[in-house]
Amino acid sequence: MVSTTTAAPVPAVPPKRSFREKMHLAREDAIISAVNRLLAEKGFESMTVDEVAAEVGIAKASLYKHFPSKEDLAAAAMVRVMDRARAFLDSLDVTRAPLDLLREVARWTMSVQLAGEMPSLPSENSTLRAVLTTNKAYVDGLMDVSDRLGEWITQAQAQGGINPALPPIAVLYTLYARACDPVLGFLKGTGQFNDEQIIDMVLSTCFDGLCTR
Amino acid sequence: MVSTTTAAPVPAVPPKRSFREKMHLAREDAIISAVNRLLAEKGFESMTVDEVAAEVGIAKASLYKHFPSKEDLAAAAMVRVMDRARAFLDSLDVTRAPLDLLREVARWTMSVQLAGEMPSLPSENSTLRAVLTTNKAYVDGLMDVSDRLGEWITQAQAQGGINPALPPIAVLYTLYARACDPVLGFLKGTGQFNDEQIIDMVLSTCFDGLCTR
DNA sequence: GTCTATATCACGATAGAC
DNA sequence: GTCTATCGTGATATAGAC
Repeated sequence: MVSTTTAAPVPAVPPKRSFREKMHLAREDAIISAVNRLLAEKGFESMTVDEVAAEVGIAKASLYKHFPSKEDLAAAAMVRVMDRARAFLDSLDVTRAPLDLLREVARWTMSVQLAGEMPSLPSENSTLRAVLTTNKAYVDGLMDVSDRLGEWITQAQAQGGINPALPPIAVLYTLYARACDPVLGFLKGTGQFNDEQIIDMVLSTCFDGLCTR
Repeated sequence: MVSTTTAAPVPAVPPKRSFREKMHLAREDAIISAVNRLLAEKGFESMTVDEVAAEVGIAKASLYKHFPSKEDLAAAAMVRVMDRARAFLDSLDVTRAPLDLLREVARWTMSVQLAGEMPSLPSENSTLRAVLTTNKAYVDGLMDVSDRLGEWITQAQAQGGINPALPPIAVLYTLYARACDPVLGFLKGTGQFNDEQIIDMVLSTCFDGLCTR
């Protein structure tokens, strides 16, 4: 019999429950990844729960043990992308000019879309909106991002970088709209430009406009 | 018995067939109007053929005597809006500066969307794209509009009005994208602006950019 | 060409065994 | 929690009488 003193160190907390918890989270993470990808590729209405289950490799009924509805699946994907956005904001050097920060945010948003990782939801679907607006994680994340961008927008307007004649809310929505700008896909479809060129062009039209400077 | 000489003048061509033809076209016109409105309100996937039939006031089976599929209904609505666009282009004073003409086109496009008359289609639906790309009236209309706008774009770039560093195709797509710009609806949803203010703001960001001039 | 009635099917969601 | 099998619903499209 082996002495108990040779046993590997045992954590004070039994690992079994923690392990199952990790597996549970990993499974949900795989689900959200599939949902995110399918939402980016086909949109909410065209995405089917069967496709999600097939991509994850589990049965559809198992999906519903994790998320109670298709709307909640989409909401989870939106929470994740919102978390990604907040992490990106955290990574920025806030000593830079607010206008540069906003430009980087737009660039990041468009790169996520071009990478096929930006979920796209219809803005008119009522049941989806109901789930989203009652999802605290999503609403909190959206407000956090909006507050931080709003701060930079007003600072950039005060410094003369952003047109002060524009209401800040209009600037904010214009930046948000880059996440679903169809121009990116159109330009990609021509096959004439690579992703970096596309982003640079749309960044140019977004911040400098179509007219000659 | 009344003399035949007192009869009302009779057209050389019997009107009966022409009348039925007019009724037929009027009915199809009503169908397309309903489709156009519903496409603008709910989008292609959420619009149901039952709704279209109900709004027109006819049975669903009658709809399918006029249009063979839901996709063809949407295509007909796209053809009509394309015809409206071409009529608007015809109405413009072509002696004006090309940049002004392009601005007017963007303004018209956004006003149509704000009026709830701009049908919105998904760009990824394959069956819909198949019907659209085989619809000669639609393809011809789209090419005609693109050609005319493309001419003005290159002229405006030659004259220094539009940034010559931008590929004309990027400028064209940026203008097209105003037809489905979600910023219009977002700003309208705030309740803080009227339609004219919204259009002016988005026109400003589109042509002059977010940055201060 | 218009109608009523129905075929057909895809999809979201659930039941129940393990 | 995962599975197989199924339900219920709503949608496109069609049959067939008039």
